[in-house]
Amino acid sequence: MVTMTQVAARAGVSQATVSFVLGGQADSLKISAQTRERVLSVARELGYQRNQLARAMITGKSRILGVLTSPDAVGNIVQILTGIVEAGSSHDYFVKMIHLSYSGVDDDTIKRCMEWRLAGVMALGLDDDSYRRLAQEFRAQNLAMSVLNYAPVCDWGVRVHSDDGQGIRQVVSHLLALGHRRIAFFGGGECSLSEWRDASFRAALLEAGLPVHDLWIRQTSWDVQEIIEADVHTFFQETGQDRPTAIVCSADTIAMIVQRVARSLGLRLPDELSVTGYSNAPLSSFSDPSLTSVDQRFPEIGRAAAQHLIRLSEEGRSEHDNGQYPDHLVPTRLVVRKSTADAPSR
Amino acid sequence: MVTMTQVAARAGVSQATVSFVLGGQADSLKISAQTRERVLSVARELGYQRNQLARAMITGKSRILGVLTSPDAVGNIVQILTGIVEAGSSHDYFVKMIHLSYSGVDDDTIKRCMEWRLAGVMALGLDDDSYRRLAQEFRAQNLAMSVLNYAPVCDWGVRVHSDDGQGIRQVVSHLLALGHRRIAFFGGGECSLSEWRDASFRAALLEAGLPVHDLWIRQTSWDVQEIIEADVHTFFQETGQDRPTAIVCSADTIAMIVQRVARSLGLRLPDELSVTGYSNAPLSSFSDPSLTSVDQRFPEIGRAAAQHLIRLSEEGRSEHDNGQYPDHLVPTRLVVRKSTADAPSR
DNA sequence: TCTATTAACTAATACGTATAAGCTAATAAA
DNA sequence: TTTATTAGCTTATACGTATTAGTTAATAGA
Repeated sequence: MVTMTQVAARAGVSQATVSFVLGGQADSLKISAQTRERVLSVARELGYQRNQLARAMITGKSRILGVLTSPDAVGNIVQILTGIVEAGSSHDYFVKMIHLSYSGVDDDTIKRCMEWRLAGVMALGLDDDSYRRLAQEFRAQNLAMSVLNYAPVCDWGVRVHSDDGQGIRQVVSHLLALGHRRIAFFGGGECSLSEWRDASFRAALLEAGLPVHDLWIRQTSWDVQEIIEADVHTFFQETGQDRPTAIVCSADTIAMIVQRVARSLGLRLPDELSVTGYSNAPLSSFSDPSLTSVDQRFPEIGRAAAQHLIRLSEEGRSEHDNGQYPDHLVPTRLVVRKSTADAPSR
Repeated sequence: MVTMTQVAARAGVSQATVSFVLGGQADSLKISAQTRERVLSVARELGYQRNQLARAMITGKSRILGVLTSPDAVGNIVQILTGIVEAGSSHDYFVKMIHLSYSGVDDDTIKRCMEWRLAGVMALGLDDDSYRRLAQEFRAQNLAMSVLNYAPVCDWGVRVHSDDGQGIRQVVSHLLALGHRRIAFFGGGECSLSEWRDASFRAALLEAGLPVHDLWIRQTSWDVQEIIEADVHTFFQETGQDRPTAIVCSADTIAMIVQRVARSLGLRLPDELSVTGYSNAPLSSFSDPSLTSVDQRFPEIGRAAAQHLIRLSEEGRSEHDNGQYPDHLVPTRLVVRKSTADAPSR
């Protein structure tokens, strides 16, 4: 590999001059246009490529962002990653993947973050204990962190997530506009994210002046088909003919199964039952009928998280800064497909 | 951050001694158990963490693997990544993400690979031109490369992909065992991957002594719903009552739509028509009925690709080595679900 | 007892870059 | 003319580690 010293020798200048021309902030010292041109042309001729490892060492800034995630977080991670990598590389940062063993964050995980002197770490799809551990370790090391998706337990860094309150409200408004007044809700199970969406759903109904039936607000599983299927069957049995005309689901997976069960019970979709998903997963458009869903704008979430880290790592922290910043809420976007239709006339 | 020099001062030894204890191959020089213990305990006490940037610079080995992929390659990339990261981190390597602009591989992409002195690069989901460009550049720079999924156009490095010949044969065997003799095929469009699966399908029929109807071997799109839907409709129209009892699809997306169209035409699934997918995408188990599919073992593909790179970067290349190695075929695994059933008795 | 060997360390150097400090020649200010 | 300033460089040093080539003291061999 060609070094600056080799370029310097060839161009008849010192290594320092080459560094000023090719290196970072070229404005720190003045180099004549003539010399600059000569250096640049020699560099091109020899195929010089900057050595980022050496740069990182000397400056003490690695320009590496870590992405810490579990093997479970399969769903939306690609879209998030796209945003992260895009934002990172446009600032000349790059992205290191740190997957986890299924056991969560352990000493080894921390080690892998520290040894490369990361500029910051993004975490997503972890369990609460892992988030707590990360927050504690990174606070001690003063390592910038951003947390994607909903993890209220994490008290260090910037939390970036989609505005699910808004998302649920968008769904409910859409259904109201279609004339629905009998709307049920299926959440994904006991976790803070479910609680938030659940509460937002209740609030949206109240805002619209509709009654809130506890029986029509259910929790099931995020993705275990058998559980969802059983819960949905139970729901339809218990409601009998006194059925909602629309069901808001907290995940596309749930919505797909609601559709499947409803069809197996002889309901015509979407005429007799409107169903909405959440997250706008790739499979949502493959459902039958294709799912109206809420796009959480994952690339934007990734981009925002990366930008926060880059800003923090470049600005540094002020002394009155406790390392905990206001949540960054990314607006959601309703995607209307064919699973929602006018409410049936009674 | 604590350095070796600080540890050395505290432990009353030289920095070199600390390096021998904490650094790489501790067997290159003998350190007494007593000194080793003291150094280790001081390191622990001070919270020393190795500086991988400095190590990489001094050794000239970055221990960084690049993953080069396009924003299109969304489908299976997470599973592949899981395998890559797992194999990488178990050898103390780490994984850098390099997403692409939609325009494919350009100078900037190459720069990002070279500037970090990558130990090797894995590429997947790119177009043929990008593969060619990469092969050419990396051959010139002698940078190890492995190519995931099917990219016969790439003549540098190791190509790792699933054994789709085997996969298709597994599907056909499964259908034959269920009594099917009238089997059709839907490929994903004009590309080398489709050609391979297509040829494998024909070969499997011939092996079984069945006739090959060209009319029953179709190409459609990998993922554009409208196109697939239209093509499938056309197919059923053209075949009329003289219909196959089973359809082998080259993708889960295609299979899902075949199911949807078949159901809309009044066919009972799987009794009147068996359908198989390919890739075992997450959505395949959500189809109705859930799809029999071929698991391509993506994590294994990622793992193998990473291991090849690590081996190449540690062993170096011999002089009689042209940088092109035999393809690494990962065995597939048939996943039987509910979309396939006994052939209907005529 | 004297030399050869070895165990257990230290000193010194290098890796490729960034950057502060120094230097020279040319220009500007007086 | 003398001095101050500046443009445009070079020299020197540092970053944190790996590694080679010593160095010392202890042990073994004769």
